Parts: sequence; C-alpha cells; structure tokens
Amino acid sequence: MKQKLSSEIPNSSKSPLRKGKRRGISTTLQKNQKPTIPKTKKLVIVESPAKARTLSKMLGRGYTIKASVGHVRDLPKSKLGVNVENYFEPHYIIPKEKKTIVRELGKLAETATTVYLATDPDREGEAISWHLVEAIHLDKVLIQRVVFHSITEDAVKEAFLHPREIDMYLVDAQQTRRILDRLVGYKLSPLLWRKVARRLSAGRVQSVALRLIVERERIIQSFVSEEYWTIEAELSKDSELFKAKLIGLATERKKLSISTQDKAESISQELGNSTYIVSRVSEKEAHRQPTPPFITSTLQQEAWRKLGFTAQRTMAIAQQLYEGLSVGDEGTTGLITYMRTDSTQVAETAVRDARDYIREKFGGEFLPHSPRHFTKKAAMAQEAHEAIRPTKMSREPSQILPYLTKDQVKLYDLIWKRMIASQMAAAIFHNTTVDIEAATPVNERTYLLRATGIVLKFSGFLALYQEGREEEESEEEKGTLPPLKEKDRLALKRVIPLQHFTQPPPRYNEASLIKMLEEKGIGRPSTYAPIISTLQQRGYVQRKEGRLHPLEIGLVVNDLLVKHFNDIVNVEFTAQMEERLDQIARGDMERVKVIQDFYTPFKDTLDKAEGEIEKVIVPDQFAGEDCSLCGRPMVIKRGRYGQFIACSGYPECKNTKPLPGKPRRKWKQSTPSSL
DNA sequence: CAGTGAGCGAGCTTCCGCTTGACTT
Repeated sequence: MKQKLSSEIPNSSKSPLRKGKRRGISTTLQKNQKPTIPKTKKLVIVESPAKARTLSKMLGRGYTIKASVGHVRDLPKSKLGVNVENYFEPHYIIPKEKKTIVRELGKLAETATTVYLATDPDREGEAISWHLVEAIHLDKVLIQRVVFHSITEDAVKEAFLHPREIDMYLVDAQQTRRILDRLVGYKLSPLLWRKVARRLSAGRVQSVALRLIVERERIIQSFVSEEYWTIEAELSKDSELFKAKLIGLATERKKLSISTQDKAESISQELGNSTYIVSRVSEKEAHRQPTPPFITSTLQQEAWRKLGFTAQRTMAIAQQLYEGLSVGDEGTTGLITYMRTDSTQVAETAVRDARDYIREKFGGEFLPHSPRHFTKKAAMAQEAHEAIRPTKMSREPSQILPYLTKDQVKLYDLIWKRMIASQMAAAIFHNTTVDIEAATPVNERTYLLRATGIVLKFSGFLALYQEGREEEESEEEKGTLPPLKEKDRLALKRVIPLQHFTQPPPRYNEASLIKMLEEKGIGRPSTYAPIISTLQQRGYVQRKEGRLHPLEIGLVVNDLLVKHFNDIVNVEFTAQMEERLDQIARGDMERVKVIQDFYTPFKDTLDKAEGEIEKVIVPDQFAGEDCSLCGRPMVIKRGRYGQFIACSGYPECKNTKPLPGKPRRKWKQSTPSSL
C-alpha cells in the first residue's frame, strides 16, 4: 500500500510510472518543430553536462542528451514544507534557478518518443528521475529508467538494452531522508535562534561534525602531559655504526618505563659500562600492497597531505579535470572520471589498460598475475560511480603539462599515479630484527635492546606512488644494519637518553575530520567540503594553521544540543536512519511510519527543551580597538556576508568596518605547517 | 598567474544532497 507522494502538479493524476500505464509512442506532432533539424526521437536525461557530453559520443545520432544539473525540485527554503499534520506530506517546488532547465527539458520531451532517465544508480539519482517525471509533464511519451555504474561503452549499451521503471521504493527512501533532515534542521535551528543567537544552525550531519571537534578539544584541554624517557645505544660492528633501542630487562618480558631523568641517567650509566652481545637475529620478508584508487574522501585527504589543498579547492580542481580541457588536438576531453564517489571499483577496460601500461613502461615483474580488485566498502557506500581515475591510462601527466594550470597538473598527477600504482605489484621489504643483550658488570643485570633494519628488495608500486602520512603517525625511520649474527660482540660508541612528553591527540584538520565522518557514514562525497565551510560560517569553528578549533559559540551550541538532543546529534543516529532507509528501499517499511516514529518523540523533546533552556548570552568577542566615533570598544559581529567589526554601542552608534586581515569571499586558505 | 575593489552587514536566519549556473534592469 503506497501513500500518495505528491499532488503538486495539477492534472498529474495519471502516473506514468506504473506498469501498464505507458502510453505507447506519441505520433501526434507538437507545435514549434523545426523542419531543418531532424526530429529527435530519444531524449536522455542525466545529471551533469559533462556526463551528457561523454554519453553523446557513445550513443550517436538519434539521441538528444541533456543534463538536469542536479535536483530539479526541492522543499522550499523559506518554510518547513512538510505537513506534519498530514502524513508528513512534502511540498515540493521548482526553485527559481531550475525553472529554465525544466522548461527546456519539457520542450525536448515534447518532440521525443522516448525519454530515458539515466541519472545515477542510487537513492538520489532515482529521486531525481522521479522529480523530473513530476516536474515535466511526461504523459505523452514512453519513460524508461536506465542505470549504469561506469560510463563505458559496454556498460551504457547494456543499460539501454535493459531499461526498467522508476523504483518508487528507492524514491521513498530518498524522500524519507530528505524529510527527516528537513525536520531536524528546521526545528532545531530556530530553537537556537530563540535561545542563543540569530543565524545559527543545527543538523543531522553538521552537529555531529561539530561534536567531534568539541569533544576532541575537551580531551586536549584536560590532557595532562607526562614525562618519559627512552634510551638508545649507538653500537658498531666492524666500524659500521647503527642504533638500538632499550626495550627492558632481558629477564623480564615487559617493557621498561622510565619516567624521570634520574632513572634515565642511572640506567644510561649502567649501559655505558656494559658488554653488548647479539642474542637473536630474525629476518623476514614483508609485502606491502598498494592502496586502492581514490574516492572523494581519500582524494581530499591525500591532496591535503601532499599538496596542501583544502577539500574545497581539491573539488574545484577535480571538477575542471572532469569537465574536460582542451588537450592537444583531441579537443575537449574529460581527463578523470567523476569526482564525487564512494566506490573503489574500476571498469574492467580501465584495469586492462592500466595493466598494459604497466607491462610496457615498467616490465612484467611489476605486474601482478591477476588484476587487483578492491572490494572494501566504506560505511553506507552507495557505489553509484567508479573510483576516481584517469579516463585514459596512457595519458601521462607530462603529456598534458602544457595545457593545464599548475594545480590541475598536481592533482591529475596524484590521481594518475594512484590509479596506475593500484594495479602494480606489491613492494617487498626485507626486515631484520636484532636482539642485543647488554650485561652490566656491577649488579649482574642484563638489559635487552633491539635494532631493526628495513631494506627495500623490490619497489613494486612504490616506484610510482607512496601514500602520504599524517605527521602524528610518523613511524621512526629505519635504516640498514650491518651483517650481524648471534653471539657477535658489539662495541658501544655512546648512550643517548632522550626526554619525551606524552602528547594529547591533535585537533582535527580537514583531512582527518573527513576521514572520521566517512568512517562513521556521516555525510556524502558531495557534502564533505561544504560541511566544514558551514561550521566556519556559523562561527562554531575557526581554522588556525590548518587545524579546526572550536569557538565559544560552538561550545555553547554543542553542549546545548548534546544535553537535550543526544539521541539525534550522535553518530548512531545516521546509522539507524540508514538502516530504516534500506528497509524502505526494499519495500519492508513504510515511509510515513519511519518519519512518525522519529517525529513523535522528537516533538516532545523539542517542547520540553523550549521550556527548559534558558536564554544563553554569548558575549561578543572584542576586536581589540575602540570606536572611532564614540570611543566604546568594538566587537566582532556576524552578518550574512561573514564577520565584521561593529561598535558595541549598537543601536545608538552604528559604526562598522570590515574585519582586517580576513579576506572575504576568496578561498584563500592556510597551508599545512609542514609545507 | 594571483591578486586586485566598494560597500554591505547587526530582525526573517535554518537542513542535506544532487549539480554548475551567470537574464540584464
């Protein structure tokens, strides 16, 4: 039993979606047909113009391909748009900026006999198709839904051989997601306006992101740093020097902890008078496999680590590569596949090409026997697209250097290398671990030290690509060791005690926050970058030297939300929602029931919170100067266009000025300090 | 190529997820 979904379009009583409702091919000609242009029979609608261009090369004549440019209908911005009294019926409108495209598509549909809806094969894509049917009056044409996961000739042709109808269960899942997000966002935000300050916002995704940042800050603030020491011995064998680390006492199987300088010095002294003998040598071979090709989140992380690009900048440049650039005599060519994806899958043809390239350029030993397949899924992945990869494997970065900007080259280089490397052979390391006993003459104590050597035996994929590392997980560099065997006697050069202090976990940067969000299944590839912008625009978070610091207002809002809406602003809420959406998509659950089950208790909590919460006054931050008109101190305010400085005497004194040192609008970002 | 500029702003704000616009009075 399916509820009525939309009644916005008058006369849309006949849904073209159900079986048996198709109207055959329309033979009645519409007006305004142009005699010069042959009447197109088949209209294909996709989301993006770039995808439209690619498809048109494959489908050839007889098909008109047009982009919807994303969603064409949405809930209104100015009001809730969900009738909570009537089965949560959504009120969809066509936003102003979409009117033109809808009109255009409508015209094209009039002259077509078949409309193929080729939007993405996921929840949102299905909903876009349905909205298109509702927005354009498609009752005189045959409507076919086609889906493909990669834009390759084979996949596309296959898809057109097996069209289907719109899957209303999937559409319902999307609508539920949309409505829940609207209810959460548009009910919580106004509460914040009343209790804290204007223009604040809360939502299923942004509030959890804020919470992660705030909780990390609290850990840092309450962290008590502790002193500890490590001791290294510089040893030699046949005048070859190497270092070994003190592990503990040879007789005990536990690590020695040294917390004071006194203790470190007394042990150092003992070690200084000891005799050193190799007690054990173990060698083993280790293989390191390449990482999968990029998805949105990993690209954003890696571009940050290696190039210092913010998520926003990375996406803008990737978009340029995707849309295509004029490269040599090929004309405009898309250089990479779609950049908003959560799948590491790669089209078979591309894998083949990559392998051919590797065999030719590196040689057979760099090629694994069979192609690699990366199957590990991110939480809640929808896998509507391929991994992010070059469209042509043989297009080396150096070949297109003259046609691209510096940033485009850098990003393309990263994407190209990561893809090729992902199909290359594993790197082989030779690891040596040497245990050394230090016998002290005085008290007959024997210490255990350990030296490790690591030698690259075969570079494999490392010949091309190595993943960047977070500075905090920097593993100690391991060098080579001289040839050593059991019972070897070693000469001591010096003992090196080193003082350390335990460190709190670092604040999130964009890359680590995005990684965390993705692990928890919160947000989507298209929203990772905007989430961070929103938190900053609201004044919740500030970026300092690349790290995200919560501000006072962020702490206040977070604490309020956590206290009263803990069921919503947490990681599990999204997980539970996704579970329900899957049930709806399978047809095992009703949309209205899911929303009702959420909304009933939510409404109660909301009413209770309204009564319980006192108005919080967060004092304005001082700008550090006095008003040039009345002498009162100036404070930092937030307007529609960002922060500015104003007189604290408002409204008597209306003096304002821009915030110095803060570029407006321009996406100028600080780069990682390591660069 | 990066950076350039004026003026605006504090009472009508806000969600998440698709996607790139851009008519001139």
